[in-house]
Amino acid sequence: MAASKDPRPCSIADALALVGEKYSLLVLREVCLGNGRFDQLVRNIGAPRDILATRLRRLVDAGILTKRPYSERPQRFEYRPTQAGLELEPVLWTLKEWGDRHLRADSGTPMVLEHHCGNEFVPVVTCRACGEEARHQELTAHPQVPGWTVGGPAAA
Amino acid sequence: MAASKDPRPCSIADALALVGEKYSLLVLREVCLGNGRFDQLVRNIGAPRDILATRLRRLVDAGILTKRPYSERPQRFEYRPTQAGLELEPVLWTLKEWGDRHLRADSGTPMVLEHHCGNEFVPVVTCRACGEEARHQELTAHPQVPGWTVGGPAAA
DNA sequence: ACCGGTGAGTAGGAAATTCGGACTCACCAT
DNA sequence: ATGGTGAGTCCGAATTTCCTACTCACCGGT
Repeated sequence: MAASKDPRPCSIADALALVGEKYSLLVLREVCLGNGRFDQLVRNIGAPRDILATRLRRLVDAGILTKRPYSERPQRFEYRPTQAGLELEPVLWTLKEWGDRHLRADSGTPMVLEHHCGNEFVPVVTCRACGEEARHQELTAHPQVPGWTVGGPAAA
Repeated sequence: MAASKDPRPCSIADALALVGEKYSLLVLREVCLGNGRFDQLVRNIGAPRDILATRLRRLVDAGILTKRPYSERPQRFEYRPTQAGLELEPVLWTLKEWGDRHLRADSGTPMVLEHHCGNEFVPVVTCRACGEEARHQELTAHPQVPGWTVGGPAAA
C-alpha cells in the first residue's frame, strides 16, 4: 500500500528523476550533437568537472549513454547516446522550440536544425492516431491509479 | 565579446534555466491538469512547501503561470498556466511518452491521455515543413554563433 | 465566544549538493 | 626534461534542499 503522502505516480516524474538534474539534458544535447568527450562536455556545458562525472555515471547506468574508448594507449573515452538516449531527443527539440520562441524572439536562435526534407526543422507534436497537431484543450487526462484525480480543464 | 569559458549559447539551456529546477515541470504538470492550488501542489508533487513557494514565484515571474484568486474572503489562490505555459506542455507529453516506454514497460502508464479524435494520445514529433516523423539521423545541426561547432553524427 | 479545520504560506536549523580550483595519472611530443 | 592533453578526483566554501513547526486569516459548528 502506498503511504498516502506519496506524490502522484507519474512517468514524467520518473523520467525527470533520471534526467532532470541540472546539466543532464545538456549532456544529452552535446552527446547528440556528437561532442561526447569529457573536456568538450565541460567546456560546452559549463558544468563543474566533478558534477559532470557523476552525471555521466548516472546516465550510463540508466542506459541513456554508453562510454566507449575511441583510443587505447592513451586511453580516451567518448560518450554516445544509446537508443533510449536518442529517443529522448524529441524532448530537447521541443524545449529548443519553446526557448527559441519565448526567450529568443529578438536575438534569434543560436542553432538551426535542418531536416532532410531540405527545410528548417521546426518540431510539431502530433497525435499518433489521427496525425493532428496536439492542443491542450483537445486532450483529456485519465488517471489509471485509484485515488488520483485531476481537476477541470486548466485553460489560461 | 563572450568570455571564452562561457558555455554554448543555447535555447535548451535557457529554457532549462527557467523550468529545469527540481519540481518546476511537475508544477506545470499539475497546473495543466487543473490542480493549481498550493496544497494540492504540495500533495501531488511531494515538494517541500517553501521550495514550492519559491518555484511558483519564479514561474509566475517568468510568465509561465499566473496566480489568481478564486475566492476573496477568505483569500484563496490558484495557479494556472499562461499561454507560454501551455506551449511548454508538449515537453511534458514527450517526457511522459519516453517514461512510459522506457521506465514503465511492465507496470503500465499511470495516466492515459485521450485525444479528441477518440484515440489514446501518443505524441509524435514531426517536421512542420514536411509532416514526417523526425529522426535523429535525418537532422543536421547548424550553429549560428561563430566559435561553436558540432561533431559528426552521433548514432549509437 | 470557543474550538477545530483549511488554505497559503514563513521560519529556522540540519543535511545534502554544488562550485571552483587545484591536483593526479597516464601518455605523447619536442 | 619539459610541456601539453584527456579524463577524471579531491577539498573546503558557498548554496540549496529538506523537514518540522509555526503563523495568519477565515469559516463552521455548538
